[in-house]
Amino acid sequence: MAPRQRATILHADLDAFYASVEQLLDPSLRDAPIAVGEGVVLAASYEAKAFGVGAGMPGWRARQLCPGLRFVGGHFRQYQQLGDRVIDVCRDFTPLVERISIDEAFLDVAGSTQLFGSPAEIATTIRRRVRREIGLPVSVGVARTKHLAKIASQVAKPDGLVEVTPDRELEFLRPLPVGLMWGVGPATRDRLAGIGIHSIGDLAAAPSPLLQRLLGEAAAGKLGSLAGNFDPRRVESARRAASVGAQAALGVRDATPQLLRATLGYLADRVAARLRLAGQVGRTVTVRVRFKGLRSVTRSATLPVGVSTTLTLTELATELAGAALQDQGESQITLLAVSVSNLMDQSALQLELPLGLGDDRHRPGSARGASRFAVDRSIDAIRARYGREAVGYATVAFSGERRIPEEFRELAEHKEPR
DNA sequence: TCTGGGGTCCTAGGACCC
DNA sequence: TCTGGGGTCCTAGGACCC
Repeated sequence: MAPRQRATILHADLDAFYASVEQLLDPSLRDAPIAVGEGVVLAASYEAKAFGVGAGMPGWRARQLCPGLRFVGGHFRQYQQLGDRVIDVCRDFTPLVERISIDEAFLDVAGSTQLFGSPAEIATTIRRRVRREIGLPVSVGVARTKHLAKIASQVAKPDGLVEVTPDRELEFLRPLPVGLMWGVGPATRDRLAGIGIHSIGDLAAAPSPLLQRLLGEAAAGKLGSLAGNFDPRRVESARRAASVGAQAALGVRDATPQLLRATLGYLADRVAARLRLAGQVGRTVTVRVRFKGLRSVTRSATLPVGVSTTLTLTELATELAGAALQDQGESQITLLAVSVSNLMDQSALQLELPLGLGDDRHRPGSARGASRFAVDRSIDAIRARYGREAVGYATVAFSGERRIPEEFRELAEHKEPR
């Protein structure tokens, strides 16, 4: 495939998004070190980042690093709305907008330059409009591929624009730390550092058999291609999810049958409702159990037909959790997760299955499966009118204290505007 | 006083089929 | 007289991303 010759891919990335929104909503927070979140930092302002505070950090650690840090509440609805508005601005310049999270998107402006000027000019206009019309800082990278544009936007932060023209690609990349590359996280970075590879230039110079041994075939291939010939992944405006899941951190709790049933019921309810909303079912159910020390185990099962009813998913998840807990020698757990994959469109004839694992009851179209599905549809309809708290299975009421508001879960569920 | 919730992709081994 | 190779699906774990 011939490489793209022009740098027409933009990566637009809102700076410290949640924190910037909070500073926009409350001017007294501007220029102040703030963190969004409570037990854990969801986002930190640049003023807080200067102290080393970062997303994912435990709250107590953040306070340690930055004594003046202010924790502020999450205006989750506003995050969604403002994020949507920024994407709308992007869509004014091209229909080829691939939103990859609430606060960032790729654009392909190859077909827009007649109308709106060069890619860099388009990037400048987008940045200006987002600042003026919405009030938020956004950084933009411009390059020939998505991967490069993304690196460029990271280099552009905060509140900047970086264009990498095709003739300057290698020169641009060489001095940058390997950690800026997609797919290089802490583990890979440490492994590379262990053999003296720190910059992308170091990586490009390393013999590929060495990288393959160290990182595996796929990772080595991907990283190698970045430094040499580029993989021009298309900007895709819509992609379907491959799995749907939910999790709940519990603190340290005894894994009692009551806790398992209540928590898994709550999680299964969230997951199954989203599947039904999307008109999908999934054949593979996975449960994850986490213990103290962040160690976790998973158990999964693949069924002959897909699931999307709350009760069936709850039963399966409970069985799988039991299997995961067996032989672990742990009575205390810190997190439960339920996920459904192997998704497919629901066809009316493929109603599931009241079942247990390993028994022979998973026949499509069974009467119990159909009635469960009907019950769920009624619940869905009531919730659509009166809100999700209006009705639910009695055992599904989540017993744990909810440390994370519903709104945050909903925010994380979808990236498309609603 | 060990950390949230939503995802994707890769690897390795085993079962099974031809 | 137990032997080759390739493909697909499944499971469990891990790394990574926002």
